Amino acid sequence: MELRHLRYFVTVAETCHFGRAAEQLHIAQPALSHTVRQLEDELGVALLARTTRQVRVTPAGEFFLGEAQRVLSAVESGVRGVQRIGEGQLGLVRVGFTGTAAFSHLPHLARALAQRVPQVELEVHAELLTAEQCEQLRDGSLGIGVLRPPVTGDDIDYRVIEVEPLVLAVPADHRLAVEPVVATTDLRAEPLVTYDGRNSVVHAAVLRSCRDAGFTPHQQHQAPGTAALLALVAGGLGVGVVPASARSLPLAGVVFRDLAGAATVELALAWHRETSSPLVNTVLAELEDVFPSARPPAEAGS
Amino acid sequence: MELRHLRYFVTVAETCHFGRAAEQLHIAQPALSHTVRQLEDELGVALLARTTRQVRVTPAGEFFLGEAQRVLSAVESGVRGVQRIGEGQLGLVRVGFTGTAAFSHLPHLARALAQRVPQVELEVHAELLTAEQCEQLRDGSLGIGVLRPPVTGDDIDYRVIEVEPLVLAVPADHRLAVEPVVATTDLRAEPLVTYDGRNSVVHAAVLRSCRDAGFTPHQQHQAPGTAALLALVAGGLGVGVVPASARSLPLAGVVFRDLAGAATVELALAWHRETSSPLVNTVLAELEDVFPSARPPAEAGS
DNA sequence: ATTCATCCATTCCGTTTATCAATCGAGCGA
DNA sequence: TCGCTCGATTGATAAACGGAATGGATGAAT
Repeated sequence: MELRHLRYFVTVAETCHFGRAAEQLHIAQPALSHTVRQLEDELGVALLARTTRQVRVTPAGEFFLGEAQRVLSAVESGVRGVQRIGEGQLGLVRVGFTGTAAFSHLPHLARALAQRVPQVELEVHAELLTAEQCEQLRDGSLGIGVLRPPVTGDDIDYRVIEVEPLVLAVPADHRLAVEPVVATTDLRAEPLVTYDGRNSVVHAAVLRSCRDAGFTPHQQHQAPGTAALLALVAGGLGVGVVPASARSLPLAGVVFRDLAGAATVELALAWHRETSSPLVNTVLAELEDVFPSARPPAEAGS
Repeated sequence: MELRHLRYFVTVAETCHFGRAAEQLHIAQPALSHTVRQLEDELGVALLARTTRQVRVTPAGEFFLGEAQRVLSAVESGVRGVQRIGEGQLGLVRVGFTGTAAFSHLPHLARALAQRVPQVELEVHAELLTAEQCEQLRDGSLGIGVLRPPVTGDDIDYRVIEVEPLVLAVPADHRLAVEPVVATTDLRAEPLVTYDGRNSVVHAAVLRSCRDAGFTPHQQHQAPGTAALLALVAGGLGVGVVPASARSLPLAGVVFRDLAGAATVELALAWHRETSSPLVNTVLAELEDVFPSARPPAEAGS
């Protein structure tokens, strides 16, 4: 049995007329008669009761008509679906986020995509370091990464969407909390809450800032992420240096201050260079509008 | 696109191996490659990512695999369904019942069929006179009739399943209610509640019984059916002569008494002689056991 | 590094079969 | 009774499906 049999039978059953059905199907009537007969032979059931004058649909035919129509429309919708996937209009894309980016950028990103490509589902993976995201972009478990350059390896393409300065997070009752602007050198004597990640780009930028300011920070406490880091700051265990986007994470007892002379960190969209997924390409194309490229980073220190 | 394309693709996608899939399908590998390629060309979407060493299923292919599997199993279940209909194991059969038979015989009939052919649905049409049922058996709006012979026309076959005497229904406070047995002649002076149907076989039997007993009944009130007739009897408007099966309709204020010398009426299963419906045939075959043929009626009076 | 084995794609050819044109035969209506 | 309509039948044609042989690429093994 082939779909042809179903298509032919459905047309005949709907018109109750071999001649007109053949016309609709753009085939000759004998071919239609033959094919429908073939279907009935294979099923072993009479679907149509033919007299030489008219055609009726048997109860079995009535049932099979419904089934065949369902099958045909399932095929049709399946074809449409797979074509939409082929065009990248439908499907699931896994997006990885570094540290605070999930809080600062995910809302805008999700809302924009929901509006532009509503049939695209997002699966968010948060708190992923750059290296982890690169690896997952390579093995396909991520389609798009929101990470902090630089990336390792040349098979990952990326586009910087934001250059953000590091800012200071201090307990609300801290002496620096009332200063309008704080200089990096002011942190020389402060106990610093830092990230515990060895591969954290932000962590490296923090250390570089201190080194540029001429001191090595006291890293008394370490946190596995920005949220935890801010919690430790709120607890008065020290001050923190975090990307400006951490301001999206207001936490009682923590205030942010601009940090003069601090390094900047970049945020970028990243993807595998040979992305075979049209879905990822579509989403990336949409995100060109949503997150325009930021100016190439002003290299502060090498 | 044909089911063949779906079958081939599903097998390849499930095995991720053209060679083994071809083996499973009992075709050569080149034919399989060609057909799957043809499917992809028609869809305009790559379903499989082939290297010369291995085959992977693309996300689009993953989706289409599911759709194709659903389509194929829908076809399979459709085929099974239509074949069961062809065998008369599945479907809807419309059964007509005369007067009280719905109450007296339908419970047993429905329960027996639910057990023997559970996939057969019944649609009950009650309170149909013999002539109406014959007509509807002819035009197909009934598959089986439970009626009272004789039937009109020779294209209706029937089988008597019960021969029941007429019995007397009287108000509980009626003088005859206490008699153990009543003779038809005792009704000579009684106002009789009768059926209003001109074509009612029971009505004719009642009149014949009276005539045989030598009197013409006073038909003061008429009811459109046995239930209504008994209600009138309960109201004290007269006595009624009804088939014994009316005893299945206990009604407060009405008692039944055997009626010596009364005629009998038959109850029969009836069907159209050239029933093309295997369902009706199956049900009739099952009903052979459930309702064995009654002895041919002992002709009381001509 | 070279060879071997594996696996999918390509080519070519034969057979199946789907289709068409012409025709037939059965009913129904005039 | 004649003619019309409609589905079935017949015979021919072309498209297709499928098979055997082959090619080409890649990974594994020696």
